[in-house]
Amino acid sequence: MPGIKDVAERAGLSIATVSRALSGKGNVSTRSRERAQAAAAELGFVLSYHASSLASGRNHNVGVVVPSVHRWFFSSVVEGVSATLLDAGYDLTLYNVSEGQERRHSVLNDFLLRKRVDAVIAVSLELSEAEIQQLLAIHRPIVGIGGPLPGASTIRIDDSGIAQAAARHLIQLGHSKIAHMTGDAAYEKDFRLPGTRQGGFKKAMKDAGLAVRPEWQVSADFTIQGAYASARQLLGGSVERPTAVFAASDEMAIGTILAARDFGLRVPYDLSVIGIDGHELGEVFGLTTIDQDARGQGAVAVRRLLAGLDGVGDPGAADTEFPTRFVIRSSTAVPPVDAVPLR
Amino acid sequence: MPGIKDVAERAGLSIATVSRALSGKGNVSTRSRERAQAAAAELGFVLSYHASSLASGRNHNVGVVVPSVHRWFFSSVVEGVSATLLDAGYDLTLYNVSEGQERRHSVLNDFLLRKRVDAVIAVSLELSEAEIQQLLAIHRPIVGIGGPLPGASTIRIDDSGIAQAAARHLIQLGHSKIAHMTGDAAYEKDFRLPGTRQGGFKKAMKDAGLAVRPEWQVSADFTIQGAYASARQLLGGSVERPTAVFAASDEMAIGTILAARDFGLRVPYDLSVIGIDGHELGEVFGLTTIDQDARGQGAVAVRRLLAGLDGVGDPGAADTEFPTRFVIRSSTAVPPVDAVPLR
DNA sequence: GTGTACTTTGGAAGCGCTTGCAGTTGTGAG
DNA sequence: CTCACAACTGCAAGCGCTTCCAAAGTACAC
Repeated sequence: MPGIKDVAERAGLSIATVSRALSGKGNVSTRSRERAQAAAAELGFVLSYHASSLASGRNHNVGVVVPSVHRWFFSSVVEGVSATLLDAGYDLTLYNVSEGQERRHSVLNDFLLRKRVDAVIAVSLELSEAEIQQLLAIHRPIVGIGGPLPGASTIRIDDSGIAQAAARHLIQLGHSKIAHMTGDAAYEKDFRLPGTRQGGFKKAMKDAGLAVRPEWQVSADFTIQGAYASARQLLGGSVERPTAVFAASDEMAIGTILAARDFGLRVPYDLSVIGIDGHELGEVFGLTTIDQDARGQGAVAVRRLLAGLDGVGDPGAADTEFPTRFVIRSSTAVPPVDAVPLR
Repeated sequence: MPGIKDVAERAGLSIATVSRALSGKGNVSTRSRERAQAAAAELGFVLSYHASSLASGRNHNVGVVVPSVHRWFFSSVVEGVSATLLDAGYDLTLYNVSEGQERRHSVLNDFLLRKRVDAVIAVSLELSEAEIQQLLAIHRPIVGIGGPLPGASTIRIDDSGIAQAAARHLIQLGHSKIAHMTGDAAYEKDFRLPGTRQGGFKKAMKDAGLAVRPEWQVSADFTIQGAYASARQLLGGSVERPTAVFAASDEMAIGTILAARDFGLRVPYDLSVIGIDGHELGEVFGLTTIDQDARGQGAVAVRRLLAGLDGVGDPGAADTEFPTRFVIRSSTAVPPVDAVPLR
């Protein structure tokens, strides 16, 4: 396995010059640079990542912690993060911490802290202030997406605001019997958003003078299949049926639409459904939604991080609100004229 | 930032002993170990990853190259890989190379080769023999999942066999007008599976003496929405309608079911649909499928790799066939008695 | 020719660990 | 009590680069 020394010998240069030539830093004459590169190519030599990192103190590697790459939002964010990072010449170390708290804990300690990443992006993960301070103490900038990170920089959407907007959309169409499908308690643990969106929903309802009926507050695990099951309860159960459902995510909205179809309900004539996300499948279902461009959020998070790593970077606790886009399709309409329960 | 030296001083031990105590290798008295650990904890010290790697020559890091973590199969594999790797104390460096060839190329050269990973797992990526040899030349074991990697170790399912099984299932139910939805040409580039599955389908049809009608061979991009569009053409177009559709993936099967519903076709009474994958959503749609346990494949790939890194490991080109499971649900049934076209 | 200001180079000192080797201590057998 | 042997421990030599520093070369104006 060739080392930089071999390249230097072959190129008739010193190790120092070869290093500068290959890394592109410092002044090297064109002639030397070419020689060094040629020699490196001939030997099939590439700089050792670890040696470079150790000597320079830079890693070019950022850690990304997500609850599960299998979920729409997280994998979208990871794609955005990955593309931006790759472009910048950074590696992405993925920590998929689905297994719960103790795993998450060990990840933080054994991995992130080992100076192996320059920064960390935490997606929808609620780190304690102590954990954040620990990271910041060793100069590891950290930016959070979609989760509250006290003391750290975060990028997030206006969950309460868009929930209100979604609810208002239904209200303005004339709906008053509006159900809300929120996230599960299991999810809430690390992920406060369900509550925030629910809060926005309630506020909009209250502002419009509408009642929030407890039997129309259902929850699911943010998946299509989970929402489908919940929606079957809601729409097929013995309670009066709402004329509209606001689901806290597109996947849950889709689950709701599928359940509605099962009961012969036509969306939007018998039931309006609105979601939040901008899921690719939204189009197939004609889903009205609020697009939050998860990929874009990932990209922005990276740029923020990189700016902090290269330049002077902001002190840390900047909180950026990412813009969203209301997408009106065909799953929402005015309520049926005789909004009476089927049975 | 404390170094091992500080820990050594504080613990009243030598650097060497602290290193051994903290890494768990070599003989250290219980007393020394405890002291070292205590001192490290007090100082908030953790070993530097890069320094350890450089000095020991081991990375404890494997690179995972996938076309897109946003897709069901890949994110499933990544989850399996991630969990297994984390358990073994390895980091996972993710290369999401969705952007195409040139990106993939630079990833291989600039990242993977820089000695920063101990091994590579390539998911559904077709590396050239030269690329593989390059990797193997620097002692980077490589295992492929779902893609042909000449000269490397691979784990895969019997695509042709399960396609035949799926088709036979329909045939045995009495279907003869069977359509096949295969993967797109765009996908085929790095991912030979569509062709293999299509081959299996054709073989089963031929074996049963049934005609493979070109107008019933459609393709999509492996997504629900893509398949939905294709299926609308197939089912709503002017050609005679098949009584069953075998889709090369569950997502495409689901897209087909959605399209069928649009046309008022009842699955399975008017149309049988079968997929391949074991997608979570399969249950909601009652989809008959062949479960390939993608997570499991990821886990097996890691174990294979780790065995090769720790122990002596097999020479390389072992090809493991991963078992699949036929899951019969409610999307397949006998064909309608009067299988005449609707129009 | 001389001086000034760069640009280019190489020497060598680390970066923060791991580990071979040799020395020290402890233990049970003879 | 002595000796062989094992269990520890510390020293110091790297691992393969980056980069500070000083030396050397270049260019141009005076």
